[in-house]
Amino acid sequence: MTGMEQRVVTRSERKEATRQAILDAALTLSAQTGLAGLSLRSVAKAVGIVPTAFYRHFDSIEELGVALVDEAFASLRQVLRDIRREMDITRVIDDSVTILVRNVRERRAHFLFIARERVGGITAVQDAVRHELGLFERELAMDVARLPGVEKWSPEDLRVLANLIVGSMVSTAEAIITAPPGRPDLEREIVRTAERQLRMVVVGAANWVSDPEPGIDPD
Amino acid sequence: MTGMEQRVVTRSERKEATRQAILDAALTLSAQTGLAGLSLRSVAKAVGIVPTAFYRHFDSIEELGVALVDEAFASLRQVLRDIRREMDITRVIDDSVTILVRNVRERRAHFLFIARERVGGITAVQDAVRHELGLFERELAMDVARLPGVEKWSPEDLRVLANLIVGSMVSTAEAIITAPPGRPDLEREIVRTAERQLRMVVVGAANWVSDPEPGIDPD
DNA sequence: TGTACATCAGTGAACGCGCGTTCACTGATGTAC
DNA sequence: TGTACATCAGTGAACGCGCGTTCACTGATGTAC
Repeated sequence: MTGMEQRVVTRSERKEATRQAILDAALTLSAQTGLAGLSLRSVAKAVGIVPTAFYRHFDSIEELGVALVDEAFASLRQVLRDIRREMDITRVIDDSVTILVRNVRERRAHFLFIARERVGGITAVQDAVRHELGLFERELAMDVARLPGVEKWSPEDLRVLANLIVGSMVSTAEAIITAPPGRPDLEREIVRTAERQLRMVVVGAANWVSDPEPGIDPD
Repeated sequence: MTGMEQRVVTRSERKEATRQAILDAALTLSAQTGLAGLSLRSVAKAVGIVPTAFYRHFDSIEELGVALVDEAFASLRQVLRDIRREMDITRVIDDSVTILVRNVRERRAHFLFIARERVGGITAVQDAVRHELGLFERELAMDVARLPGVEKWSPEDLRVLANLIVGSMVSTAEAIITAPPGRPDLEREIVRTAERQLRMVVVGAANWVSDPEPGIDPD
């Protein structure tokens, strides 16, 4: 043990590193063109390999896209983990929005990728995004079920609420991604809007179930 | 007047017809690939003109895309007009959702185009969609302002509410567009969810302003 | 530990294809007189 | 109404380019003995 031993880099480690470099380059390049506009050759060029070497790692851009979906949703799940950890019931909404915004900033490329490919071109990738968003929604529903006034809701109502919250999160994330950089005022406005919306949704939903507004038919 | 006169078709009428044929073909073809994946040559082929004739009508696919945004938003505005006409205050929500769903079915291609290009590739087109959605949101805010319990809201709250409703409409439209055809059960489920969500939003928002849920800090 | 062979990530040439764009053109429609 | 000229939507050949994919290859790394 001299602290100077040669680190042995195995062939499979090199391969994995190249694979990751391909994923990184694809994520960066697709921010400009979308995944559908991404060419195998441009990815290879960005990575510094010859185009044909791409096939050692993925069969097609489509398969690469599905792998990117997995990677991007790891980022999205981080949001839920962060929210759970800091959970303080009197500040759920503000804290949740803050955490969402921070994650979007830090992993902007992943969020942009999900937002785009959710409705974008390649079917297999779109399906993968929808599938993951569905899982994410169910996970969120379980968390929301613990909020006060929501514990006894029907699974159906919980699902609807979670769907609404995810939708609101998606559009908040889209707003942040879209906002021109270096405009903290715009971003603060987006945060304010998101907080109000979540409050309308959560508080409002609770009131609707237990005490519907007269004049608007609840059924 | 014999009823048999030759209809004189002017040169400019023919040109306009070709232009419309290009728009139609582009809308249809972009349903598969997105606007970014649309080639000038494939559009020309579908219309039955030579590729270079395209330039008599548009400078680029991008310019064609912006024209399609205009056309698509005419469809979206039809939703608001329909809702206004049938406005019955005890059924606003159910009626609105029904009208939205009917319009999405009838003008599926336009709604798909908006949903895609809103987050999709070409910047100029994306900007055009956002701009139109902003106008649409303000229009909706004015309508919503007439609902009972909402008349005296601040403009700020109205904006936030309209934003939330538009977001919910967009995701409902996306859900319908995405749902496999020939599954009325799935579509009914989407409609139910949309109705519940709108109810949570509208009723809940009203309660939040006037009578916030204790335990969840309103400010 | 040394040798002989297998594996396999990356190479480089070559292919046919669809792309956007240029250019000079054609001939029907429109207009001035 | 007839004639002479202008306009202009659509034509067709040609271009250079980047694309995905094939194929036989190289040489460093891994493995069996």
